[in-house]
Amino acid sequence: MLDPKLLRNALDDIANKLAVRGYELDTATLRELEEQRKTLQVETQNLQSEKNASAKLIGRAKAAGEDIAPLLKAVEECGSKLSLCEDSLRALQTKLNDVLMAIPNVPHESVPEGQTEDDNVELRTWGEPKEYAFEPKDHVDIGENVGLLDFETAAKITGSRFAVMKGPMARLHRALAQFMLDTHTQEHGYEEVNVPFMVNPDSLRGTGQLPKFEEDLYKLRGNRELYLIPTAEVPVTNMLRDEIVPEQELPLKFTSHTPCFRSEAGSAGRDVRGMIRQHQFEKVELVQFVKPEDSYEALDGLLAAAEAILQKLELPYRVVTLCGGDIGFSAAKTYDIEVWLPGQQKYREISSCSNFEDFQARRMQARFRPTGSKKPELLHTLNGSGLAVGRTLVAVLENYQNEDGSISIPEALLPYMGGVTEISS
RNA sequence: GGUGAGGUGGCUGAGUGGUCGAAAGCAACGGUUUUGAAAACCGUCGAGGGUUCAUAGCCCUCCCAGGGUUCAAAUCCCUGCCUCACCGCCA
Repeated sequence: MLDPKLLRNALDDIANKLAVRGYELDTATLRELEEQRKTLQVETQNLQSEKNASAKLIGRAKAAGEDIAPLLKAVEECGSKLSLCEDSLRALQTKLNDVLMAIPNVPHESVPEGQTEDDNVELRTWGEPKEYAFEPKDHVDIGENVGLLDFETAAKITGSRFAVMKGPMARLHRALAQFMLDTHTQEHGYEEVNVPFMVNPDSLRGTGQLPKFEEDLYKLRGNRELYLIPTAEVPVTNMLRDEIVPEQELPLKFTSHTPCFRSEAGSAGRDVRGMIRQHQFEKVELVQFVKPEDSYEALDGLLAAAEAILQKLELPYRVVTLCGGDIGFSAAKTYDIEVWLPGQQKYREISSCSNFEDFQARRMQARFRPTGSKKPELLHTLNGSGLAVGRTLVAVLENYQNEDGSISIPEALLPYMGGVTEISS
């Protein structure tokens, strides 16, 4: 959520900044609602004040043994007027809040202009796509060839966009997640957390998935109103919802390995082949809570931590800065990491690292207390994939395939593979 | 699932329906003292919002959440959520 004060005092400025992401702010409606709110709120508060004064008067009169009947009569009218005012104020505030919650974050000034992913800006590349003496296969062919990646069985037991992994393939998948967690906790200073995979609506509102993107989520049946998490970002970031942390505890850096569940509504027909786009996948997530002035440095650090995984796995990749039109609803700035997939002869997204500034923190009321007795301030939140495990598996399969159909194990994963050095049929 | 107890400020913890936004303690912050620190002493010290140039004043809201009773609710009533204890069941 944007700062309501900014929307009152600098509405046109905000509207211009939001235009960078192709969002048209309805300034006329906002101005009008705000105007109404102001009058109504002042009136309501005056009536409340009046009511409080009368109640006190009655209390004193009663204590003094006076007749309170005339006082009671006088207060009656004020009371009914007040409850009318309160009702319409509440309705108006709900309406205003709904509008505010639906406005996306303002992009950072360094975010390039542009409408689609074609306008994203390549920041750097790392590693060289390997030359193959043969036609490189894609991960589906590689996996099915060794008989360890099975989409048909998954379709039978669940449906499309699910996979079954077997034997060393399942182990490789697990090894990747372990390797990522170990690297982030031991080398990058992140604390591992294990969190619920189901969350309540407040948490989803906090990180920005609700109210606008409910159709992307799996909602559970039952009397509790819970959703499956679309990313660990939701439970991990919400750990600090309604909290005030002392400044000296910052930054807080967490990493978490969770499954992610996404309905993929709206992406029907896209990436239907293979493991690239599944309804259920695993991800090792990085989350940071930092002081506002540190958040862009923190974003660089978070990005570097994600990149380190690919470097250790010796997988070629590139980093792109998302343009205004391509960044997510809650983000102020986002870098995507795209890994080279020889089977597709393309770079494909494997991580997305974002700074949300205080957008999520305001929704969550996640704050810190600056040293000294100053007021609590909103934190800045960041997160990024470090990395998407399923897509990393895809990248390993395609980049480490051999002509005979076998797959070599990247050196960094050997300690996790229990002696397996190669996967073959 | 059953029974009982409870949810109050950063934390612990008092609170008879009417100057209670709330005692006390801890923590924090400012100061005195000290070569410095500790201790001691004095003082400050919840959050959100409105109005405003104002982080000045004034005002409003908030004692888990949502309803209700009342002129007046942290305090009484109902519902929900959560926590703790014991019992049952269970990975």
